[in-house]
Amino acid sequence: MATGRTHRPATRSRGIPEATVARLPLYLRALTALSERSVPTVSSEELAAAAGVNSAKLRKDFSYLGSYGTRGVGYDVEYLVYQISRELGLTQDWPVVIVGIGNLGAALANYGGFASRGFRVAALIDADPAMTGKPVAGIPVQHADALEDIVRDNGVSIGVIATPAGAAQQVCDRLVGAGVTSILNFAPTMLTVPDGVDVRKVDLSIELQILAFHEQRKAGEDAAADSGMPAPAAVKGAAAAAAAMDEADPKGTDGEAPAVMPA
Amino acid sequence: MATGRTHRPATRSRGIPEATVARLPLYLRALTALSERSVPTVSSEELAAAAGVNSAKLRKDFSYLGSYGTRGVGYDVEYLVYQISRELGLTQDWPVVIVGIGNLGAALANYGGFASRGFRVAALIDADPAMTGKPVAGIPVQHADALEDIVRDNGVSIGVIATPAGAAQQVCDRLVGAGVTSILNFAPTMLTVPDGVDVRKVDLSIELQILAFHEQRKAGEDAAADSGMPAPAAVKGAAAAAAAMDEADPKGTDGEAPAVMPA
DNA sequence: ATGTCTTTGTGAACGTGTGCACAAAGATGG
DNA sequence: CCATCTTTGTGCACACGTTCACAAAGACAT
Repeated sequence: MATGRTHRPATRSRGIPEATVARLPLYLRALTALSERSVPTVSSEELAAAAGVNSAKLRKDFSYLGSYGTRGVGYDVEYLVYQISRELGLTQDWPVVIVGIGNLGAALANYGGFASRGFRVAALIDADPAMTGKPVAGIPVQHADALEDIVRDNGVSIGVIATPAGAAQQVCDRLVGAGVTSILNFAPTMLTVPDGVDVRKVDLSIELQILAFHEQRKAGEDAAADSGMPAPAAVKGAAAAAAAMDEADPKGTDGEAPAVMPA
Repeated sequence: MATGRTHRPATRSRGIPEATVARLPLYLRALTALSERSVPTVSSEELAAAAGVNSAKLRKDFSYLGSYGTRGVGYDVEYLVYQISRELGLTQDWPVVIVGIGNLGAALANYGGFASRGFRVAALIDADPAMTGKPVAGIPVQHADALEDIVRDNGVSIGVIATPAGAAQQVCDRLVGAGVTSILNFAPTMLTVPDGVDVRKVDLSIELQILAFHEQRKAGEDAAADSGMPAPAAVKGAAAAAAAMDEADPKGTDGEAPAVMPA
C-alpha cells in the first residue's frame, strides 16, 4: 500500500481512515451519476447500493467528513459531491506527467477522464528518441532528458510510471528528485522512495494471479488429490524439478517486461 | 521437515487469509528474480526486503502454506517458487478472453506477460464490426456475437473487461452466462454478479484520486480555510426526492466513459 | 557430542476495519 | 404541538491484519 502515513497529530480532528479514503472515489462516482440525473437527495441505503458497499459503512465513512446528512431525508447530492471532491483535493488542478509512452502509456494518455476530475496531462515523456515530437493523444511526446525541467516548470507533483520494469526505479528517482511526491506505478517492480513520497501500484499480473487462486479453489473443491511436485523433498532435489516446470518465459522474466503488464 | 504432507490440512486448504493471497504474487516475483540469478536460498529478511514487506509478515504468510523453510538457513528459492505457483494455480493453463479492444484492451493484448505465468489470451472480442478480423497482437479480433461460443469452446473461466462503462455490465452478464467465473474489470462501474463469481477491479481514476488526497494533505499543512460552497445546502423537496429516488435503476449507471480510464 | 549461532515459526498484543442495532434528529401530517 | 415515521450518526462487539518478541529447530564448527 501507500507509504506509511504514520504520525500525524491530526491537525484538525482530521483522521480519515485509509479504508475510507479509498472508498470516497466510489461514492463520488455514484453521486456524480445521481447529480447528472438531477436527483436532489439520496439515502445512505440507496447510495450504498449504488456504490456496492454496506450502508452502515457508508454512513460511518461520511461521519469522518462531518455530518452532512439530514435525518429522515438523506444526503444532499450536490453538497456531498462538493464535500467529497474537496476532501479528495479534486477542486484543484493536478498536472500529471506520464513517463513511458508504450502501449499502456498511450492508452492512458488517450483517456479523456483525466481532465474531468481535476487531473491534467501536463506532458508525455519517453526515453526513445524516435518517439520524441510524435503526438500521442494530441500531446507531443518529449524526451526523457527534459524530465526534470518539465516537472519543475509545470509544478507537477504526481507522476505516472508506465515504463518497463527495468527503467521504473530510475525514472522514479528522477521524478522524485525533480519534486514529484506521488507516484502511480504500472511497472511490475517495487519502488523505493524517500519518506514523504506516496506510491500506489496498479499491477494487472497480480490481479490475475489472485483470480487464478480463487478460480483454482472453486474448481478443486472435489478433485483435490495432490499431484505434481514430490514432497517437501530434500531441499536440493526439489530445486531441479521446480526450475524445469516454471520456465515458460523465454526472455528476461520480470527484469524487463513489456510496457503494459507485469508478470 | 520431510515428513507428513500427503494429508489434507483443512486449516490450510481452506484458510489462507485474503491479505496473504494478495501478497503471494509479490513474493513469487521476487523469488523468480532470485531464481534467475541462481540464488539457492534466501532468508525471510532478504526476501521481505525484496518484496517490500515486513519479514515477520512474510514468515507468517508462508506459514499458511506450510513449513517450507529451514531454520538457520532460510527458504529454498526453487522449491518456494514451485509451492507458491502451485498455490496460486499457476501450474495450469488459464485461457483468458479480453472484451473491448480499445486503447487499453489493445495494450493488454500486446502484453507478453500473460503467457509467462500460465495465462493465455484465448481470444479478443469487440462489439465494433469494423474491428472484426483485424489482428491485434497477432490475434484476430472476433465479434461480440461469438462471445458465448468462444468462452465455451475454449473453456474460458477468466474474463477481462476493457469496454466503456456503459457496456460493462452487459458484457459481464454474458461472460458469466457463458461460464466465466472470474472477472477482471477495467471499466469504471460496479459490476453485479451472481454468487460464486469473483470480480476484481482495476481503476486508475480511483488510484489517482487517492494520491490527490494524500498530496493535498501534504501540501495543505497550513493553508486550509474552506472557501467554496455555502453550507449544508437547502434540503427541501425531501418528499419528492424520496419518490423519485425509487427508480434508482440498476441499469445505466455511469453513462459511458472512454475505454481506458474511469472518472 | 556438544555448544554456538542463525533463522524460522508462532503466541500474544495491538491496531484497523466491519457490521449490527438502536437512540436521537428531524421531517411530515393532523 | 404532538404523534409518527424515516433515516442518520455512532457505541459496541467482533473479525481481520500487523508486528513484536522469543522459544525451538537446525546448521556448523570444534
